[in-house]
Amino acid sequence: MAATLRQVAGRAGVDASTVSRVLRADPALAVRPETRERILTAARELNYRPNAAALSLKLRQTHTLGMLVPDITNPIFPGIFRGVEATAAAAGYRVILVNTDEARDRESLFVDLLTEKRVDGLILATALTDDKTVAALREGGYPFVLVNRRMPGLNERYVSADDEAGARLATEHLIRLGHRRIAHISGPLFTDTGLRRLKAYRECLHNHGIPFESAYVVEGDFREPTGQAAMQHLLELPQPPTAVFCANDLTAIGAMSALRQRGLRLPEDLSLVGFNDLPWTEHLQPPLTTVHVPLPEMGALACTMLLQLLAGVPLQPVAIVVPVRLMERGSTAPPRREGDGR
Amino acid sequence: MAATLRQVAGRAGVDASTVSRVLRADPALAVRPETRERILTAARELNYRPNAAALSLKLRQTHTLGMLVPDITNPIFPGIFRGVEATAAAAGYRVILVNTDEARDRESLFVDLLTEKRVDGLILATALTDDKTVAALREGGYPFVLVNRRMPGLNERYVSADDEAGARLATEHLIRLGHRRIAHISGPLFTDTGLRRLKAYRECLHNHGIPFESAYVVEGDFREPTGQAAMQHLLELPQPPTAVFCANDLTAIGAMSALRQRGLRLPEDLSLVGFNDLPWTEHLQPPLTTVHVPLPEMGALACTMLLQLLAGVPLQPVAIVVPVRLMERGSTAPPRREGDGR
DNA sequence: TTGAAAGCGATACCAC
DNA sequence: GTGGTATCGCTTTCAA
Repeated sequence: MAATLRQVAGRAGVDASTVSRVLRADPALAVRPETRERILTAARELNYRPNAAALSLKLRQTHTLGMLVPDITNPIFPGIFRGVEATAAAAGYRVILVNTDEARDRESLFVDLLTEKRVDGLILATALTDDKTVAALREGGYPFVLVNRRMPGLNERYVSADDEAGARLATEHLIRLGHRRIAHISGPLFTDTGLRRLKAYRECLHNHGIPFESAYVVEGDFREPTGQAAMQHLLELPQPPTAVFCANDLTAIGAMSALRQRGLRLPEDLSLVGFNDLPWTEHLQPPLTTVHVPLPEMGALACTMLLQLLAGVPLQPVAIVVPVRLMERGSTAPPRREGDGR
Repeated sequence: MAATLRQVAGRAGVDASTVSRVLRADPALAVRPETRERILTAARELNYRPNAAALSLKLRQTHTLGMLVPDITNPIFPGIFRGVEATAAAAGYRVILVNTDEARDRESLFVDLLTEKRVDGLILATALTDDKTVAALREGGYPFVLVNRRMPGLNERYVSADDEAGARLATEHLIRLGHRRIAHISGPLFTDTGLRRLKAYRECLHNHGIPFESAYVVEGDFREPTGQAAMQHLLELPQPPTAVFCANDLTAIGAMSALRQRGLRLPEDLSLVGFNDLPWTEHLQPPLTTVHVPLPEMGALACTMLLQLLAGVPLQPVAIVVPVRLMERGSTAPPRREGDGR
């Protein structure tokens, strides 16, 4: 099955180097048409496919990218991956996907992908606010870009959503509806996205003259169970919030579960906003008000950026912050009139 | 950064072949301890990492697997991938993930992964009932396994859920609750999973003496929008069903949306069962009754099977059908008493 | 217009 | 015990 260049050469009665030229080089090459024809048919007959290893060894590039995600089970990452993979494929690149489970020890493995020259570059969706891997990558001069999560101190090579704007949109929406007791179930505070959304939430409250209540912020981890627990906690507060801004949709789903267990209704008893606009959030009951993030587009942009880096062209935009928008749906409404509830 | 074997050899004052032996071969090798020490430290100091391309070329294996999914955005595939990737990583393998978007033309690309010797084997989650790619793989003698979807005529090399049992569990559950007018929104009928679930549904009705109504079967595509449309269609029937078995959870979510739009309530007005038990289906309102499928485990088993194939050991179990179980939750209940509804 | 030869980075067989 | 050398499959300079 696996025909080599030499075998094709043998069949065509020419040297391997000639075959190489014909098969690869510019079509405007000085080769007798007849020879070219012979080579082409021989290659076809033998079903010739170049050996990737030999190619990489010689050309020093693998045409393979590596992508790291913290948890492929969180639907935002398949969303991003989809965009990455599609643009990579269109450019003749494949992508090795690695799931880190937010574990730092696995991260060093990925630098290996690079040092072993298994991939040409890396797309990281795993960046931590203080990331040794990224630091190593930077000083190693390796090609990489960050997607979704940024990293403090890195002002280029990233594609992320406008987390601040999104959080502001969400919080202001609640304020405009008349809410004053607005809680936030945040993302993990070792992630840039968690931090940014929290910060914008605080600032937004401040700008509207609403005092910040630290009891109204519960740190989550972007997953349902924690969202549920956090919501339970908030409901047990002496003065429970009338609205909650969740750092992502998964958290919001968990929160919805907690509300239901308490027999509370959305949006009558409490308003809820999510973040990401996962494909099925509009099918929830009630449909979730959330911040739309164009995930595949972000993936595509990140991949394009990495490909630029690999091509050696100066980065077009040095970093990209993708705009987001609020999807107003059924999970938010004005607070109940009867004042302080409970 | 990229130190070669030869450079390590130079620093240690030995030949490259000696370095190779020390770094790779059995620890019980005939090498003077002092020499070994010198080599080891030289390698460490230079941060030596073997070049993957050179290794593949020489050893004829890449330690890389390829996995093909039809749509990474459907959460069952990240679920399976998670299991695949974890076991692959544990065995020192990486995995290239390709999203085919159910497009056949992209499939040939993956055979290339193999013929270009870019991967050692393939895991296909994309199999169609009549699949040219799989056929090509078989006659080429390439290492591959199927996961989730099987293929008629292939009685080995697959890991799939027990689709028949699952569909039977779902249908019988509805029958036991007292439903007689039970519809099915199927998967695409060019997939084995779609076909199998439909077949078991029919047989189950038959076994319970319920006549099969072809109007009660609508072909879907495993996605929300189609589930929604299909449900709308079913509700417009002169004699609408009182229960619907959906071929997967995404379809069920779409169906729930359609019900809501009509002002119908679950499970009072209609019972709904899904398939897969995606992580957040229990957080739906009402929580979805569905068939649990252990996705990561299936991925892990498939990967193990492929690794066995690569190791040349005879396949342990030649194929694996993973048991499933019904998760009875809030979306199913006995039909309304008042007879024929509407 | 085409062929010969060197070399990418590693392994493994064969000497010594 | 350790070194030399051929080889994996391909590209690319240099000659002819």
